[in-house]
Amino acid sequence: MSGSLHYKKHDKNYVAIDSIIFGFDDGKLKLLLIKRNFPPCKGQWSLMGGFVGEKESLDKAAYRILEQLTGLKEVYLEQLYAYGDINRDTEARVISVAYYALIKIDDYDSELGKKHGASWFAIDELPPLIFDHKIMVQKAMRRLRRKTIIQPVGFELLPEKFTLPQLQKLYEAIHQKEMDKRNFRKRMLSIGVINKLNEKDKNSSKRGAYLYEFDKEKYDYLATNGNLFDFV
Amino acid sequence: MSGSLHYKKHDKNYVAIDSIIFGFDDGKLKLLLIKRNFPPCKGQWSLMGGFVGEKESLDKAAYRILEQLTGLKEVYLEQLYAYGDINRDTEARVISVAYYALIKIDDYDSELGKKHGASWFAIDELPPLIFDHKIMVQKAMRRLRRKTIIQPVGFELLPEKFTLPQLQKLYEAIHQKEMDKRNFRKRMLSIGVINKLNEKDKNSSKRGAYLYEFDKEKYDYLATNGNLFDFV
DNA sequence: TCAAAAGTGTTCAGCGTACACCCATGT
DNA sequence: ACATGGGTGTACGCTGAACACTTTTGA
Repeated sequence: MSGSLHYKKHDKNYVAIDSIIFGFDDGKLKLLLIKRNFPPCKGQWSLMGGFVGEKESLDKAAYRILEQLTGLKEVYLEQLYAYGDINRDTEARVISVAYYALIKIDDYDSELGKKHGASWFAIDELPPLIFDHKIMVQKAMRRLRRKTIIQPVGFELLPEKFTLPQLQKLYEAIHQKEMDKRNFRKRMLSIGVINKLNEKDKNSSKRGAYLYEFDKEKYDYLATNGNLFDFV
Repeated sequence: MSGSLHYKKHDKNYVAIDSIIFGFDDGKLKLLLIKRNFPPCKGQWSLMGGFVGEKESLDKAAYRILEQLTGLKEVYLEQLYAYGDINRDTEARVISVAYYALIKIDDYDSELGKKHGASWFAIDELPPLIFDHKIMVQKAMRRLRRKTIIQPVGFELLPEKFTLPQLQKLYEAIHQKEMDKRNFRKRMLSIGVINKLNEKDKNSSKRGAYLYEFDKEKYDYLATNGNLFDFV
């Protein structure tokens, strides 16, 4: 197993996972970071990470690490990129496979987070990060932007029920630009994967805004049978 | 080094590179495959691959492996995805980072290729491949398709001088559908990154087709200063 | 009554798509 | 002269972008 017959002469390397964990709260796109409590760079801010075991797939490891920090299992998680520069980790040669996760910030287990020294940071107010983590974050942002153009992943970041102004704020945060209210609504509604509910959310206005929910069935139908996103 | 002070307790893994090498010839999109001459799966068709050394970055390893097989150094090479299922390799636990390369098939060193038992296969006539290599190829195809929509990487697959009918055949091969000649030319010329030359290529018709060349300066200018591809 | 956010339509320009004929040349 | 591939222009529909006013309601 560990010593393979034919591969024996080749090197082995440490392989780690680093997770860019996105959340959306208070109208802002945020990242969950931890204060490292082990060397090297102890005490500095870092992405949540961990090593890949010999009997663990990359995806499994990514889910494990995410769950350790957030308590969440069923979240959107996607591989981003493998970082393999020789000196990217100051301690040893570590190849890191970065993943990014989209979580509903309300579901997040803040007790677990505290235990790991985790905090949420607005995406445009990040502290300095160790190693190449900033580069990972930048790539994750680009990926998320592209992704939201062609697939409605944004819903992963909102509660089950959300308002259109909320959704718009999310998109504005992701794309870092303001959008026209009318065009935004038209576009979102025309896609046909959100349903209007008969409830209003009055948290952010006196008048209240209608709540909507994501319709996974309609989405799946369109995604497979569909003229939708046919170039992905 | 190898035994890190703080990471010692963690597992190490074999890390390999597998390369999907695209070429374009005879109006067809092709892949360069090798017949494995070592176990496991000796004698079966496979992507070109190799192990990542302890003192070698992922990109370096990818370039090294590509050069071993093709003799080419300056080619378009991009990381595709990291494959980490526990049993993807039948011999041992190997994490593979897949890269895809676009090469000008004329530049390819066929002697080197022969030495490795390499052959070109049309993309729609591939033999069975070992491990998860077929999945890698499929992902590479999707990536290439998406890429050519938003960036003119197609030129990497053609000789320095090429004709518009050639370019169109390439795009048709990549997207696996026929395109309208007039629309295709209009689109390509309107982008403004190819220059018409005063030469004709008479290889494929009596009348001859004008040769064009890719204009890297114009492309770089548009890519940076540009309203071009602003969502990438 | 007023401040603050929610909600609603129309117009225009640009882009992708459909579509058919003439041109140049070697055999 | 003819067969073969190269080259050209127009019309239409869709989509994204710009743009301003009314509605509701709690304080």
